[in-house]
Amino acid sequence: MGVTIHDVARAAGVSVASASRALSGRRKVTPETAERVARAAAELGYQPNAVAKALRDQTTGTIGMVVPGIGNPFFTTIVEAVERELQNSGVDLLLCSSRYDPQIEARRLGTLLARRVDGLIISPCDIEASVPAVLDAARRVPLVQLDRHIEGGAADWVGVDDEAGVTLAVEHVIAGGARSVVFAGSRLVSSSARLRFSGFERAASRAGVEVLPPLLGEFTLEWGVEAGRLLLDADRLPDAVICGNDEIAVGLVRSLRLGGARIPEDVSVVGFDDVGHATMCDPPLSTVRQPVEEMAAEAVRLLGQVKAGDPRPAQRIAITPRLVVRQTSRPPAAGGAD
Amino acid sequence: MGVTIHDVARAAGVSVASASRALSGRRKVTPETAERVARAAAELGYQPNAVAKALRDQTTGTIGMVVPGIGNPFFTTIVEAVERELQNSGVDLLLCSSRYDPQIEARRLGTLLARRVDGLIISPCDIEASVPAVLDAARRVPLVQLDRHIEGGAADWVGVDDEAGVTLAVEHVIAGGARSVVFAGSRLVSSSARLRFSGFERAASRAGVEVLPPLLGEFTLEWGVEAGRLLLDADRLPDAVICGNDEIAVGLVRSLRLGGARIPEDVSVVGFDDVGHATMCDPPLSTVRQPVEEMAAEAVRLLGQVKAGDPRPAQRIAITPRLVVRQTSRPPAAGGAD
DNA sequence: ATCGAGCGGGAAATCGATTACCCGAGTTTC
DNA sequence: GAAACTCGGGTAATCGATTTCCCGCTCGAT
Repeated sequence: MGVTIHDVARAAGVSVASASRALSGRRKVTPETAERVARAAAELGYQPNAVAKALRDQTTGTIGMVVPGIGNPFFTTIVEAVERELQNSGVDLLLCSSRYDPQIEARRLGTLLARRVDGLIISPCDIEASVPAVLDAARRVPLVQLDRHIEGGAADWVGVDDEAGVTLAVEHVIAGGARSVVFAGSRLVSSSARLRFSGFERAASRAGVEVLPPLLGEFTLEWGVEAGRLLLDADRLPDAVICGNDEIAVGLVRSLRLGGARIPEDVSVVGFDDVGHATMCDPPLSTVRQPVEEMAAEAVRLLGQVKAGDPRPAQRIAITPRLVVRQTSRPPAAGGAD
Repeated sequence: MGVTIHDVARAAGVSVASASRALSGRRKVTPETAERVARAAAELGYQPNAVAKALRDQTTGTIGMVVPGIGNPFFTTIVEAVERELQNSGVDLLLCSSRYDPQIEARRLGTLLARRVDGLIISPCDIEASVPAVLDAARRVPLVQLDRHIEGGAADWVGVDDEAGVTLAVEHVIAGGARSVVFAGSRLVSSSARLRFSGFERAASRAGVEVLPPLLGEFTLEWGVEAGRLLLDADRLPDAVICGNDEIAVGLVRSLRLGGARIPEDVSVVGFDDVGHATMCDPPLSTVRQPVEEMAAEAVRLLGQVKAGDPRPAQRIAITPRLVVRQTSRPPAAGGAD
């Protein structure tokens, strides 16, 4: 089923070396041979075997990407951004999902390494459990972490400054008059979850407002709905809820409204990410925007510089996010400082 | 950077043949050699080179999957289902997005073929423009179309019976009392778009109800919102809207309600797919459920049977969907036939 | 004692593309 | 006119794992 370069060479009446040279153009051949080889290749429908080329060249022209889940719009957005970034470089992306499971993640990394990818971009699902597999992979090929990262700072990373982002959100709701705040996020299993939560705690305590016990579940719409119910069940509602991502925020807004709360009059809600349906939410969601394109571009750029097992200290590139104020949060109080 | 089987063999003091046999277990070796090879492999951190293995074996242990877009929850759901279906079979999935562009799709197919995937699962983005690339690929490797398909019926396919599904939806809203209906779907560029629309027209005209001009745009939430606005701008609202997928339906429900229409009292809305946020919609969406797990399983099974360039007539497996009635459609009129 | 079977191991071919190396013919240079 | 050089082309090595083919040894049967 495979037309090889030998077939092409035979059909053109030249050696495989000439055929290869004619097709790749990496050494001159006479116009005549070029012509005959080209014709033979076209007639036979020759398509070079990338596997053989990869073995010989010791490079596959692929990079692997591992994300926790492709059901989450944030990750699909970032995957698409990386794909766009790569599309004219001749490199193909091999995309894998770890389904939020460090074991599956390790297996995926293993098969990507076995397939000799030239580099890896990974958003490790677990800040602790992902450590060995990620460090091991980083020892073998250039590796850049994107968005999430493992603890310890031993591998290069590109992402958003989570703490700065959450701080923007907290200061914004406080400027809008909030006196009691709560954080609705995910269990502290990923770096994003941890940093957004710790950023929240720090900013809120610095501002001196009342901090209610956090609601930590999953980065999903369902958990947002659940969290909203939990808030409604309590004695009183907080003035503001800072959410770990937009999906939680959308679910939360929905269930709070269903419970009779007015958004933003009774409760301000701020999300994180600004991808997917934040603008289509009702009302449109105030949120912290992740500069996804920029992050993807930076990750690809950095990947080009990283060498496997490089003893040089790892780089950590934290891009500062921007707050996008829409209609789920009260604007700064009139006459306020800003 | 690569430990090869030669290194392992040398460290164990045996030939590469013995090392290979010890590691694969495909021929007996003495317990002693087995032990020494295993130890040497472990100590050196040997990981077989899948590229070399693929070249030698003439099989890569991968299958390629090409979908129009990973931003659409229906496709991510079906990708996840295929992944689950494959996870214990030892084959890896190489996932690509065509971004709804037949040119990108053809390029992706080309590189997957160059990488010598053992099979292909594809949801062709365009019913016409995708034809040459899909047929060409089907000539080289086993190929199964999943969900969408090209015209002409020349390549195997597994999917849902779109016409039957839409018919269920139309009959349901009519049983609920609808006398005027409209279809809000996507432009007729894919098989799904065409069949759902034609199924709608047939079912509606057979039932003898009034059929308003269709609204054809994209399979997106945004288009659903826009379609809702268009309906509101007209003289009067239809009794029911059948949507091409759930995203359109969710957007449509939202904008109709924003315009003051009550769902389902004033307008019944039915979606298609039943993935993603249909249950989380407000109110929960009535929709036609695609049996995604079953489709994925069937596709993988069929792929195992298909041979490249098989002259045998292509199979078309259409699974009949089920209507899931939730709260965006009026229930059958009391005293009705059912 | 001999023949054959069975067993474990090694050398080398194989997969397909690329390229280092070599060769012969033609051209330039002193 | 001979040495040096250029140019196009061919042969064979290379990448790493697997497997075919062959060899030598042992054991059992006759």
